[in-house]
Amino acid sequence: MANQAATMTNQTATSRITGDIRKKIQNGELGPGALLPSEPELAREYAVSRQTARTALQTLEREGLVTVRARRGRIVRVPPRRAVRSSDRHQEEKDRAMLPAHERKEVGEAETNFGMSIADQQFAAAYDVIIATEELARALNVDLGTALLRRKWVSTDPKTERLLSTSVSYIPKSLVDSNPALLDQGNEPWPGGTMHQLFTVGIEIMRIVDEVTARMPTSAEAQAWEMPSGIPLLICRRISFDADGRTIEISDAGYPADRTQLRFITPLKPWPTPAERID
Amino acid sequence: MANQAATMTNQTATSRITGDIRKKIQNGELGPGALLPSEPELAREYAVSRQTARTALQTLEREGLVTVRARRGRIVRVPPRRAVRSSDRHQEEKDRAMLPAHERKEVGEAETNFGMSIADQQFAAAYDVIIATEELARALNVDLGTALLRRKWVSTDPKTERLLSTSVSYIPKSLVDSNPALLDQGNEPWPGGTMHQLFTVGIEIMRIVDEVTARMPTSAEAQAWEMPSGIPLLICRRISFDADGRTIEISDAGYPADRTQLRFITPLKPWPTPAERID
DNA sequence: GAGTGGTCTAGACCACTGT
DNA sequence: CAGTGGTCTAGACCACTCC
Repeated sequence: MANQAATMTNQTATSRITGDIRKKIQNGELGPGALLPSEPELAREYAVSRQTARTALQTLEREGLVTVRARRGRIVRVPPRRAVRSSDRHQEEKDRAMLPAHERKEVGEAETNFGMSIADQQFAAAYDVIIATEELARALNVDLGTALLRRKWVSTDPKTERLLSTSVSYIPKSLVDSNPALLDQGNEPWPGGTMHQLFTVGIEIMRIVDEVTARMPTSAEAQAWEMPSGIPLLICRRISFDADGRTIEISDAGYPADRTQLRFITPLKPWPTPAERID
Repeated sequence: MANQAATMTNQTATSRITGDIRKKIQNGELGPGALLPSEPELAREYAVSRQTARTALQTLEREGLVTVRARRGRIVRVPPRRAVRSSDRHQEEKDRAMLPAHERKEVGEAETNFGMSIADQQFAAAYDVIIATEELARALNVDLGTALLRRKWVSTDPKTERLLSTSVSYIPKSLVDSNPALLDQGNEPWPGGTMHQLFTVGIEIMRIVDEVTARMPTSAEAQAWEMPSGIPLLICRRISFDADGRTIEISDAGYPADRTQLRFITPLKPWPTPAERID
């Protein structure tokens, strides 16, 4: 029997199949949404076992090129639009905190959460108080075991019922203790957001640092997010500092990378004019 | 014969195996670097076929928890340190462009490329001129078919011989035509970087926008980067604007997410003092 | 009911690693 | 050399979708 390995080319059967299909996707012969050959079909076409054809198709799934619709077939992935989450919102949220209450409410309903309209989201919040772990203590620059207010948010797209974002925020409890209203998750959504909450306890955020990386979701996360395989999770930690450089809050969020684009804007100081220059 | 599917639990054999191992990794029973059971070993232990054990292990690879060392076994992944690439460098690079030539050179050798020391990198550059595709024309706000200077860089860690970053930059050729030296890749590395190159043709970058997302690498990319499976690629597009809001350059880069952390700093304007406030 | 992917089995040969 | 992962085969039953 013709067993494994190469015949005329140097590649494996699997990589020949993935290569062929990848090419067809890239040159448009298989456009977004196009139905791919089924597993048995591919197996016949390339004279390989179904398992081999399947492996090839799964490779394309892991690359994010192909989506499987269980028991219906595989299609070329239609990349969803990426929602932009811009660092502009940091300043906008801060500005909003100074508006009178009714305006805070209005604006907050139109625009919130790092650039997504609240009309397109359903929020759920849960507060509790925890003890700082080593990692959190280091990140917040507090002692191990310090009491932290932990706030978890989940936002959902009401149309698709899909998760849009989850985030967890940590604030040293001592910073917000003076206003008990801040400890009550029943007050969510707080008009004016976190910046206004902090304002009520005399804290002004002066600098925000966003730390971004990515990783693959666990199977549980992939399921919760309804992420097709082959889509990473963007991992963002936002760290908020006050004027003294004190760490006030850290917030960890995850976003499916196929639906999210992060945007960061860095204004640069002008060059000195020739007269000012020293060289 | 005991065939597929559940026996007493509701899960598949595969998910039972991945679940068990995942738990052991998370609670530290299997620490970083620990050798996992081999495929035949797992198959015996769970009384499944080797293929099933294999599938389970590959699931963990895709989650980035486990690394396979071909023909030697699988180990719990040792997460590499993430190199920080900070948006601070944007301003620093701009400042450097104004230094006298010898200082530009020195500083450029110590610090370059978004926060990595040049001592730890080997660079290769390739320039050519291309015609703007639709996507590039839109991004650069120029007409379709405009001539663009394309510059590709590859940086390599000389110790490990592994890729550190690849990037491609596009500049409308008309903007840099007045200095032919800028069209010659032989002048790389240019002391003072792109900011200084642009300075020689009278262009000052005033704002940089970084757009970040992530995707899985293609198999070719994974091979080139020597990325273990289960590691996404951070995709960054940097867009540089001058004082008139004109798009000067776009630069696309990819970084392996397990070795990279992006950091963006957003200073916030202070709240108006009570006297300045209008409410 | 035909077709699809989801899961699984029980073999096989190979190239390579370690001792 | 025995052991490992890499690849592949030729079956199988299942749950589900689509017509």
